[in-house]
Amino acid sequence: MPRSDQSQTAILGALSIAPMTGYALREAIRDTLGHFWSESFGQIYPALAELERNGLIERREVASGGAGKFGITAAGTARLRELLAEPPQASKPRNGLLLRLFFGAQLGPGACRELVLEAREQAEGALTQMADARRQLAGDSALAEAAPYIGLTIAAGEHSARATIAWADETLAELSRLEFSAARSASGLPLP
Amino acid sequence: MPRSDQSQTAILGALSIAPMTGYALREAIRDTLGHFWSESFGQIYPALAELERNGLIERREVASGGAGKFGITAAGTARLRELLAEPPQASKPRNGLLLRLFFGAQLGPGACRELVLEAREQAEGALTQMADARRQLAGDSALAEAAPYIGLTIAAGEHSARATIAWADETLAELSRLEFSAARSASGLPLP
DNA sequence: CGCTACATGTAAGGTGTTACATGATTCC
DNA sequence: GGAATCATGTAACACCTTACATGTAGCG
Repeated sequence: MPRSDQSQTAILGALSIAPMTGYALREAIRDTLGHFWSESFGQIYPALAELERNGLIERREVASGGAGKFGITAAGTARLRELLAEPPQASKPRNGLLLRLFFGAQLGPGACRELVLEAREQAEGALTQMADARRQLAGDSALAEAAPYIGLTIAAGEHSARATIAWADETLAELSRLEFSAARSASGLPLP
Repeated sequence: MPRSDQSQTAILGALSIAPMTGYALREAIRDTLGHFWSESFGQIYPALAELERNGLIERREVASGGAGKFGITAAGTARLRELLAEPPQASKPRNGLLLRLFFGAQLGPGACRELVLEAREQAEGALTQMADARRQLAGDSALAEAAPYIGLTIAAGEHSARATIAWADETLAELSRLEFSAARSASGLPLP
């Protein structure tokens, strides 16, 4: 129920795929879960400490002297299943772009146009990142069991990005019309 | 730059459309901006107090004895334009559904299926809400100037909801295949 | 007269981010 | 030897949510 449980879910989940150092975990969450999840650095270590205290993960020292990795325990796997079974809690939306567009009359069509263009570019970037992720997924045999599920999350990202692009194109056209009619009324021509 | 500026943007923006009590503001933010924005109750009054202290809004008492409404001042309108011109800051994503699907191998296809079905239903609900919003927008003459821009945000919600539905349908099909092949391998039949 | 909705606020507690501090290892 | 990266943490602060406290207005 509490929010911090969600952090634990993400961490236990990541460690259920492979043991990792805290540092690697941070990178994995940023790079692999990044499209739909984020944990700030300052949360990971405290969360790891608590998970270890509760016996859900354990440090596995390495003979070669390098830093030890955290691995999930049997209790940790059980807890992960419990956590995953809880209903997902939607995070409160805060979309700065749409907020600005909503009050776009204050901002003018030109500035809105730029905002939308930037969002479109970001979505294009997301699309190529998704393609990369798919390629990586196909080539990583450690992920064989998880791959079909990971593919579903990549598909979600692709659908979302394509929807953003389609919306942006419509919106740019509409903004052009608004800009045009604003210019026309400013120059004193009659409205149709 | 700070996050709280975004709250002020939302509040000033709402008051730029019509003067309101704090209570009405909360409802407006929940009902009208709800698809892409949220402010918690406990933020609104402190933010209003600060905006009033800075002369960006003012209380307008009503002769009829009812509660006074907050109205935006000229300085407030100027500040709103400033705030809107700042680059939007993307909120960190935290999608509980995709987190669960990512680790879906731990959860099994059946449970995933239910999660996706629920997400699909929510998206359908969003779609009908958007239709309502469009109808309301067309009928409210106070919004005439803002209407084209508000329409853009509604379109964003529609695109997003349709993308979710399309993804969900694909995903449900894929999950059925996973379920089927899991059952087949459990019953000892050979894989193709 | 009591219920519901309107209206304004505060305080406690939880969450999340940032910047800082520290040190080991690796590579040039 | 010095720089970059890996690695682990902490502490201060900003932020948000929730629950509570309080009172008014209107209505059945």
